[in-house]
Amino acid sequence: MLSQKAKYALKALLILSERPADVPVQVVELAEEGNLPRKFLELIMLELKKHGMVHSQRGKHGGYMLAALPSEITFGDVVRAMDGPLAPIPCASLTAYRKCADCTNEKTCAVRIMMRRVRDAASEILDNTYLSNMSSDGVEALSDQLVSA
Amino acid sequence: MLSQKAKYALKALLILSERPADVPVQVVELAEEGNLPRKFLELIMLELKKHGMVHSQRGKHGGYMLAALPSEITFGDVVRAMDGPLAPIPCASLTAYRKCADCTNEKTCAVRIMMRRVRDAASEILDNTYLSNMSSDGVEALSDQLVSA
DNA sequence: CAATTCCCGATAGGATCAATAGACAATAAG
DNA sequence: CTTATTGTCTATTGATCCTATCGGGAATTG
Repeated sequence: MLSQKAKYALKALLILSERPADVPVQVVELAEEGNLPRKFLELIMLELKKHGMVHSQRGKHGGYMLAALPSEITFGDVVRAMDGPLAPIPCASLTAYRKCADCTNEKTCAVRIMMRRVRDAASEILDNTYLSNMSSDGVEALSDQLVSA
Repeated sequence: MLSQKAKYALKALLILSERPADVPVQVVELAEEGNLPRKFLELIMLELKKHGMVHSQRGKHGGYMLAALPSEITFGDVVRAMDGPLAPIPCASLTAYRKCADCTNEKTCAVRIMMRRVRDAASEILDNTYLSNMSSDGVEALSDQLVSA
């Protein structure tokens, strides 16, 4: 499941992607344009900042700016930052592997093998799509995307 | 995330897949062989029965049996029965679509488009792999599987 | 009838999630 | 320098779900 947090984060970052890179956008503005709960979004932006994905400026005319180009930030980056590993089960995760308590022979565990495949498929999609691929300009070129994917 | 429930269900069903189809297997036996919590597994087997995936027999020498051939039950069936839709977000689900409260224009929502792709990829994997593909016999033929997948 | 085994309801602790409130800190503008 | 603005941070809340267990009831076999 994708959390609300991750969904809101993605929406906010996509909004930022369509703005000039050097003009800070306030949380209130992000919340209104994205139809997102303001206070909750504050937390989220803060967390994105801690992950180095956005910069912030305080005081009047302050706000948030992307810390990298929209063509450098993937959906996978954002989802992992907010929700943790893509793998449906820890024993199938690359970035946060953890053994199942109940597992006896991991090498042949069908569940793990299958969930690893699911993880790989999700990664293939999310780690190869950048914010720039999906901003309103980008979405127009979507039919091309779908063919190549 | 795959719940413990779904994981246990899959493990139990895989055990049943390797037994003669007409001999009931008791919950205790499934729990021991699979290293699963017995009481919890009782609930799970019951739920699997309600979903028509297993039959049960009461009384002495009772237990559970698969309601279909291992070559007829997919991982997707089991995961959906236990955890609900595969889609990471309801608005991207085929089987249990629900609109996001905050969404304004669904057609162009990047989050939805991406999550739909993830859903499709997971479905492609889980709905095309059967219990029989992953029972201990099946796992030997795995390298073939991987090539074709 | 007695033993066995599934069936079922209740429940409990814990974790996580979604969201808000309210005070504090930095910055810009006048 | 003062004031308004806006990000920063901590705490807290309610809700929901997850995992798991307990204990007894109902069916079936021998």
